[in-house]
Amino acid sequence: MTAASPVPVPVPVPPVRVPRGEARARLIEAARSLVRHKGFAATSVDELCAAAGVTKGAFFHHFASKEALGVALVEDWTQMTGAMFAAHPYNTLPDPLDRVLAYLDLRREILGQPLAEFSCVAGTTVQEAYESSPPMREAAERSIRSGFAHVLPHLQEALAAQPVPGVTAESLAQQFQVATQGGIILAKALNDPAPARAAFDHLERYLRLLFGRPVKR
Amino acid sequence: MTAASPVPVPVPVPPVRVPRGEARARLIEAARSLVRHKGFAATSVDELCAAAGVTKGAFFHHFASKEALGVALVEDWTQMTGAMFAAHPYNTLPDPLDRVLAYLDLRREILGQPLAEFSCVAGTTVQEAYESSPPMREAAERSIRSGFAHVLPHLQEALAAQPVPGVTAESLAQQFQVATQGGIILAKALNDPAPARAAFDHLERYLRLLFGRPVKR
DNA sequence: TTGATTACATACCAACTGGTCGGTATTCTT
DNA sequence: AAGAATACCGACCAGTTGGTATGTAATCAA
Repeated sequence: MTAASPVPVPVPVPPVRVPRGEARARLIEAARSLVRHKGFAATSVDELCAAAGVTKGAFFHHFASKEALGVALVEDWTQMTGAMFAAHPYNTLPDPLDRVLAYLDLRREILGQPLAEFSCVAGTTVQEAYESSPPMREAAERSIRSGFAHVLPHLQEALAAQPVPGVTAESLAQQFQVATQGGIILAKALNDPAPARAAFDHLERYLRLLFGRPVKR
Repeated sequence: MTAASPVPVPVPVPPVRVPRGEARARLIEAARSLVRHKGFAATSVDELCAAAGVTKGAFFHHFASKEALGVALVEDWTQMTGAMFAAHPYNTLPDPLDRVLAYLDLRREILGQPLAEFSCVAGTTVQEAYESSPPMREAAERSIRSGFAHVLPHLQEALAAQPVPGVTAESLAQQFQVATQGGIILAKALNDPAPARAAFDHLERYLRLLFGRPVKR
């Protein structure tokens, strides 16, 4: 595929010369884009360097190996997404279930972007590396778990106020990631974000049924 | 990773000499295993040939390129899974919703196998190839769509007998694939099949709520 | 100011990559 | 029986792979 690949991946062109101190960040940025477009294994170190506007010397100065870059990429992803969701106003709504539903609105909004842009770095890399690279798998695990946290406290609060027999906040939070990751795969396969959106719609309906909220439509 | 990969992938050892006429099938078989363990891009043609007990000459006699093998692999996967589900007794239950629930039981059973064994070939490859290889993406689309068919007729029948406002059989069938694919990713990331099982549990509860069936627990 | 440390750049390398090509043994067709 | 087609082998190749070794300019601590 590397040789035959007919579809070039568009990467933001870096400046002619990257300022000192920015190489590491630019490499991770380039990796984020390339990995989302073509996966980890299919992305070469040379490609990464070219996209980041940096030489190989810089790469291996900052990362002991390609695998180490992968770990750093996923860790950066965890922090990035964590900061994004933490900063969002949905967290400030008074009712916990409203917060969860607003979170779903936000997720659906994100699906308005191009496919690669809402693709999940952790989900993509873990498919390739769950067995072949324990360090990357562990980084992906931390990332996915941090994703639980975006809804877990709200679900706990909602369930504390209104328990649902047989349903835990933890497994419900997991289900948000299931819908996210599964939706992305369907969107990629069908080349259409609609199934990803529908996944969140069904999850919302499920929550409304569980908590006795009126179901839309 | 190719060089540094510390975890060798176990592949069933082929006989010393593969009988004439079996090369193609053995290559696809080897690809199924290797791709599930390490992904498509990370699996080399040499590796494929070694695992299949076949030379490169045989490989490129049967497949024009590595990409062509990928397409054939996904197509074989579609047929294989299609035959497996079609042959299963869950299809013969009188009530359509019972058939759907029995399908979920079957899916949960499959999760008793090792991680790589319940990993989905279409879901894995489409993550890597959705942009870089249109032919593979299209093969994956056919595979995923054929997955819809395992529950779609039953859902249509169930909804015909008992309509649920705002819910179509098509989008509900999609949700089965969302749960499957999302569950697999969570299982890989957390290195535990439990979240995949939980995904089907939640889907079952959702269905029971939609159709007014008693919810377990 | 100076010496050490950091942050790169450049050239290079052995191993591997997907793929080609000429050949041979088996099977099919007539 | 003979010719054609199929299935496969094995050596070879140019390009790419992740990674290294060496050098140098900027920054920092003293």
